[in-house]
Amino acid sequence: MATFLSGRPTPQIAADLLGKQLVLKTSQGEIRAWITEAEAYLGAQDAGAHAFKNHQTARNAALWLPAGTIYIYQMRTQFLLNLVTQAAGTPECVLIRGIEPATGLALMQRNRPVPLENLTTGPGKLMQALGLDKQLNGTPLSDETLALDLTAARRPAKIMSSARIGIVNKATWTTAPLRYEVSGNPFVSKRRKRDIDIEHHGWC
DNA sequence: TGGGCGATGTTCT
DNA sequence: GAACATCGCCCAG
Repeated sequence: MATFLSGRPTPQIAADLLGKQLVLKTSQGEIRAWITEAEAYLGAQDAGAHAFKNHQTARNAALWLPAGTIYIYQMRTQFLLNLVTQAAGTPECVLIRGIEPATGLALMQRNRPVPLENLTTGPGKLMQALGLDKQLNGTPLSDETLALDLTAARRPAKIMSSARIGIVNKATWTTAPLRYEVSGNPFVSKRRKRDIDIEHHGWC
């Protein structure tokens, strides 16, 4: 798992994460969901990243831990999930912005009682659906808590890249195409209804 | 259907 | 005291 989340550039890791399965063990049961949308954050050089200029604080310290470390921080009332993608000391990560429920759907809807099409279409929403707060911040991916299952992956028919959401006034980093999504999948933030692939959800 | 905006917690200057 | 890697409501068209 840690080998999948390292050994190549973070933007490539972000694209490769699309279709991989997140697995969460809870006291209520297991939740599985495919990753549909992710953004790359490129550490010290990236003006949109928390680790810009290597500025380390109590909040973002997890970014300097090894690949496979979970980085969760709070944005207003929401929690956002990131995975560290490089060796210890290189603070790069991928932000998970969308997931498609696979199993444990009833549990997710109990955690976040909204219609399915609004359940996991954004970084804060998917954390509500998973029932996670920042307890896992700084811990490694683990079969006991949150993990990636690479064998249960699906293959995107087409991957689209675009500018990251919410990065403004950061020169070239504002427009850098570091956001990756499964084209046509309905569980992607800011997806327009007419762009949804009703039949296959954008998978092969 | 999509744009505007207010509520909101935490961190840092 | 400002700045947010957001969400959900409201309203125009």
